[in-house]
Amino acid sequence: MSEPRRLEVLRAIVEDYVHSREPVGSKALVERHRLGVSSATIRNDMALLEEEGLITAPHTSSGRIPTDKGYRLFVDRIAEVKPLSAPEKRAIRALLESADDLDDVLDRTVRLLAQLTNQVAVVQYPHLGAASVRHIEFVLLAPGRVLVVLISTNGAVQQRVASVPAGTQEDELADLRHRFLGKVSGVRLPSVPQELAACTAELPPARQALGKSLAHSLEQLSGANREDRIVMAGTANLARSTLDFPLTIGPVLEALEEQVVMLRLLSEMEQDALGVSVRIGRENPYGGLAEASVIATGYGPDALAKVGILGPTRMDYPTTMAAVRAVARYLSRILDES
Amino acid sequence: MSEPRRLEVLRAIVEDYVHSREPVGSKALVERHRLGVSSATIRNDMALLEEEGLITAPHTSSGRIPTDKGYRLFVDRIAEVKPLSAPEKRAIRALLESADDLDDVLDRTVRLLAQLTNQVAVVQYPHLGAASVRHIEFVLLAPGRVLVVLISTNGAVQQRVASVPAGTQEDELADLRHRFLGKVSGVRLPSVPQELAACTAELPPARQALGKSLAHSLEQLSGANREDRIVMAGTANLARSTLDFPLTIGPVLEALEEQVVMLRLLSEMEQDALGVSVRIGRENPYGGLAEASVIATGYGPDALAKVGILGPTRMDYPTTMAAVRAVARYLSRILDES
DNA sequence: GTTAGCACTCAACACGCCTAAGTGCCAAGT
DNA sequence: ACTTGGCACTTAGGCGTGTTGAGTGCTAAC
Repeated sequence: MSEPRRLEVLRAIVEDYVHSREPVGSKALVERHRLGVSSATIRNDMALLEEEGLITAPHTSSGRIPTDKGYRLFVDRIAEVKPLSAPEKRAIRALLESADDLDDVLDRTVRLLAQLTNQVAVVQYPHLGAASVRHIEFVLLAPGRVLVVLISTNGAVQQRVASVPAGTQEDELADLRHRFLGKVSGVRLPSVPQELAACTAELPPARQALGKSLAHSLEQLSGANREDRIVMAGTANLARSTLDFPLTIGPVLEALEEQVVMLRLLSEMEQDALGVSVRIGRENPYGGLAEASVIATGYGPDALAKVGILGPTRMDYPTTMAAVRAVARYLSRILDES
Repeated sequence: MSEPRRLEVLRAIVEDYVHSREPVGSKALVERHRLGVSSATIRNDMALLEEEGLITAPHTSSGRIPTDKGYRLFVDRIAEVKPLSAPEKRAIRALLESADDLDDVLDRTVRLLAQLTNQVAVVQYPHLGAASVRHIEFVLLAPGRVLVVLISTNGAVQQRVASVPAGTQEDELADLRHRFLGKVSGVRLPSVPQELAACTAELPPARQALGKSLAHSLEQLSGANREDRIVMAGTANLARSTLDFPLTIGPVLEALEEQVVMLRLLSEMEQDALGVSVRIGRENPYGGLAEASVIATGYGPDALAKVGILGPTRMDYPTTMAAVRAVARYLSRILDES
């Protein structure tokens, strides 16, 4: 009952099962992998592994499949990361470098990752905490309605419509814009509210109402930032793995659509040493994802925003993890450059 | 073989089948609907309907189900639009009126429509042809990289990054912005390229390269407009109707993700007298949607942008059509107001 | 600690049978 | 000229039965 061989058996089970979707038995195992022992020995090992809760048998006399715990051990201790192929790397670079817009970059990223992994890919908008104010703009849309635009150093443009006193004139807006911009230009986004508070306090009484409304909008834009949005692609890949989800893929689709769920999930994932974080099956806080795994990692400044994929627990972890890591790396590089 | 009764039979078949998902037979029909005749007579009628290709029998001796052609006739000649319930109407109004941003409005709209119809809802960004230029802005992000922002009268903000000569300074940008804005302020978006062409021609030679690059970006923003984007919600609803899609929902998800496909589809749909346009099953140009129906209608200025839903051919057309129409109507109203 | 052998279990498949629902058609009725 | 009751016919689907094959656990020998 040597420890190393037991792990080797677990690895073989995981790999075969991921490959074939069928419970794998002792005999098939010794045939496909050259472990130097007979099927009976493997059977003993498998009994042990089952006792430890790493594998399980769907019914009395059938092969074993890995449990969540088994996958976890596999990911943590056994799997070695497979590097991407050279063509894949080239494809990543080519695709991402030809993008200009932030939206464009993220859009290409998810599509690429979805195609690379054959899973659903998600990417969170990059964290703007490190960015600062480049520009603000007030545009009078209609009496009492002003479009507030905030442009930050990383190229993100955010807008919001504010309600203001009905009689507001263009020149009032220009004046306020000048005042505000003087205060917050170059200021880090998280610090914007304080600066604005100081500024509005100094305003002449006639401008107070207008100023407060506009400042409020700016605070909203700078605070509750775009980082709370995600982009996704590859939902069609779920359909192919429909057999891996017990009843339907409904709950999974629901989770994906509820951005709040995905955002919490992503933010909870801390990356470990390898730089990629994995949530397997029921490790997952959300019930609808009990049969799903999420692989994600941070990217961009301080790696605060996340990019990753979601798929069935039965997935090729090493390859997928490599793809996620590679894409995140390129993505960070692109964002640094611009 | 009275014509009106045959249509009545078709209606009954469609309604029962939509309700039960099971082929409906002659006997069940006379029991559930009080047609004044016996099952034998119905059988004769059904034989006729089958000859006309309006219904079909899955196997030799089983009830009939409507064909695409049958649904078509049902929609065109038989169905009467069911008005929405008062609570539903109230919900629509409440939800949409509390939105401010254009993005926000569209987002709420699709979610609402998806929930109302239990199908996948899609909405196309409103056509900006009628809008005109409110403002433009150039922001120097990094040496050689300028963020070009175009704000139009309907509150849409669009941005793009342009590559410019490396040595470009802030004051050059300010100068060009002033020149451009003078020319295009208030101009309809489609006319922007001509105005800009005239303007760049007059530039001093030293500004030509920079001017052309910026003008090009502005043209892109004004021309290939946001109308070529769609927002969607309710994909999880597809999972529930998984039984209505023959093999998998894969092709449908693919179509939904390929915005190009959906955009072409929507743009090809002309609304008929009722104000709602319907594509049933194979009427649909895209193969992956052979078992799906699309219900859409225009909204906004000139009803050029589309809002609608996608679901299995076996759906409750009257109710769904009513929901689409109602939502489009409210949506138009909201956009008019802002 | 490993292995061969053996009895045992159980899903999956195939077969045959039966029933219920439904059809088409015909001859009689209005 | 329709409508109707009756009847023979078709077929999917449910149900029990038997068979097969992959796989297990255990024991005794190596």
